Amino acid sequence: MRPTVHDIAAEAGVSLATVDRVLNDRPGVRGVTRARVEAAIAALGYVRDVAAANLAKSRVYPLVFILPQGDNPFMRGLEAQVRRAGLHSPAERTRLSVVSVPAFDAVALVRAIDAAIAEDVAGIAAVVVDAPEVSAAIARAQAAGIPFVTLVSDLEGSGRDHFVGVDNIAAGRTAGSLMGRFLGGRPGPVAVLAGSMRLRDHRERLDGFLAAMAAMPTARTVLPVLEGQDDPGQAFALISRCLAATPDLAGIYSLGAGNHGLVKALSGRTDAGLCVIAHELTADTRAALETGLIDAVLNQDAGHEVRSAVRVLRAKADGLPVNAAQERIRLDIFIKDNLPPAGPDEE
Amino acid sequence: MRPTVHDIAAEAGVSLATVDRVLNDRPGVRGVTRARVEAAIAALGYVRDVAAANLAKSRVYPLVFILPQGDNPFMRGLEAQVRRAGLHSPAERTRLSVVSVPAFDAVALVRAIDAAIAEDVAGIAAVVVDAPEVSAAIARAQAAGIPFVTLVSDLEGSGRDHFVGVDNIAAGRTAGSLMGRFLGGRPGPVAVLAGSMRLRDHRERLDGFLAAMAAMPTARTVLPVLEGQDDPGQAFALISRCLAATPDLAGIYSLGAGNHGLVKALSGRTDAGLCVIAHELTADTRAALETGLIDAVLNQDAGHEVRSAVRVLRAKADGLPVNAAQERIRLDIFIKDNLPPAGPDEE
DNA sequence: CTGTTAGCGCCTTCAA
DNA sequence: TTGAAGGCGCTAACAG
Repeated sequence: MRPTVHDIAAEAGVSLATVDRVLNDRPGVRGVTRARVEAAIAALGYVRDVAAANLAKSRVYPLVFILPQGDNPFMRGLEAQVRRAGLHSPAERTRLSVVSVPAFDAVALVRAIDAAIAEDVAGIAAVVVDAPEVSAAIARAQAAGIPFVTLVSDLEGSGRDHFVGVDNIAAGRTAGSLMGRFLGGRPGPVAVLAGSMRLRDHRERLDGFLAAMAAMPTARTVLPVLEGQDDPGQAFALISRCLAATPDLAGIYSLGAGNHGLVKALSGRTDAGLCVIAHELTADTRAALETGLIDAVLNQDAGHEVRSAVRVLRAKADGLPVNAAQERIRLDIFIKDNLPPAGPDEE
Repeated sequence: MRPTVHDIAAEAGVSLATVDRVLNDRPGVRGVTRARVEAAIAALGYVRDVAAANLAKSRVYPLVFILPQGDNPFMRGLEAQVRRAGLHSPAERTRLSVVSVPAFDAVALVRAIDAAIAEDVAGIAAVVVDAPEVSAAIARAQAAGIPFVTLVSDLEGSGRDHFVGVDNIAAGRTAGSLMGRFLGGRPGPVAVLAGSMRLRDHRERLDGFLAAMAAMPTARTVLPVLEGQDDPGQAFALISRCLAATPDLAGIYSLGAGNHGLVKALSGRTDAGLCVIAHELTADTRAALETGLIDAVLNQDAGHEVRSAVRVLRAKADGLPVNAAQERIRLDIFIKDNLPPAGPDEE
């Protein structure tokens, strides 16, 4: 049987309350006593039963997810995953809530962060845009003792506690590498469709992609980046125009959330030679993968990200360490053949 | 606050014990009473606090993993993951143990299963070979009320409760599809290195691969399967001979655990045109991916598999349903660029 | 058939 | 600075 607080109390010759004070290092214990208890803990190899501890404190952790609103399917999937995790959350004594803010809007984002701080939540997870006032808001959360994790797109200098998302530079490299191999010797330039260069993740993917393309045995032109603001209409227009203007186009890398417009622009075509790689598995990209319109999809699993964010925030709130290796989010590569069955929250 | 057993007892006008009996549907409750309690449960929207329940019963679940012994790196990685999971297992009130049996040995496997049944463990997870006596042993476990899950390679007709592993037909298809695209128009036949056609997973991968190759726009010869018994020496010999005999070889699909020999046979070569796809991310395949000797690795995450097996066995032991969607093991595709940092248990 | 009572391992008042 | 006692939500003896 595993040792319990009783065993430690007996071993150290103190009461349960004292053991508890030492375990949660709370004040009010003499140095000597503390040392004695710590010795007992070490001697018996005690490890606290977290479930019992949670039961006893019956504390709940209100966590806030701040996500961009709009019709970005990946973000809607992320929100669905938060809601889904919220159903199971009472078991882990967390209460999840979602706050939606206009996309690309630093001011609104800052307002949402400050509101969460004012509510004194136990942790904040947010998809942030890269702006100095956002970093300042994150610093305020830190100052208030509220753990903060960035989701999907990072903001390194901000002092956030943790980043939950993929390595976007590696994602871009992966896309470039796959595109290069799929194209082989086929000539022609490739186009890149992004949302906005103001998003750190989009910039990073582009950097990785360009690096990988440059490292390919055959040199290939990459056309100037098309920025569609992750808007279906704009993406459709940009891609349509590009296709018309570039008859020998060999490939398209869609690194943002403009896939609805992309697929629409592509769907009229019959040219099987065009290599298309996109990000995020959504209803659009899944269907396009199945019909062969898209060749590969790079994905970050929204469900994993949400669960990881919750675990990290809880750990930070309790002052526990996080296992970085376990919390690393992998970059999935999907082709037609390894597509998982559609989940309920995929849009 | 969430309703508790007390609330239900009050609402239904019965005692805690009766509520407990209904909840765990144990006998000794009159139909009417039961109905009244059930009504209260429904009315209050009660959901049981599993952590508290486990705490109260202080039951532990001894689970046995039966794995093939030998130097198969994937199996050793799997074993390491079981041991690692065993460290955290007291928290989930499980106790994990590993039993090693000679690979490809149905008799030894059956003996191990029967031993576990005799010990009255709470669940068995095993990497099984495809043989009628194995199915019979699984049936005995079932008869003894012991949940049984197959790991990595399935045995569908056996009545096992669950399969933890990837869809191996889809894995083969994925390999074929990638190989076809990577090769493009490059001519030449491809070779297949397997462990043994007696392993269901190897047969399934081969089937999928052949189907995908057949569906490619350009027809390509697939040489007769090389069976290396997952032995480094045999694999080395088979691949060396094949390379020598087939100067125009375009690709190799290694669908078993012969990668050490494969890499060794490949390492002398300088022909960059050969496309190599292998299974399972190990020290060998990781290094070969990094140096470019291997182009892609298909992987099933051993850590996920172990954790899934534990969850499923626990659920079955408690008579709870399993969420099939959550327990689905994904097929990972790794290329040089999306390789995750090496974990401690990878061999 | 049903209820009472005493824990599971831990935390938290409240006294001393 | 320390300890005693009660309770978190659930289960399991043992009575009735």
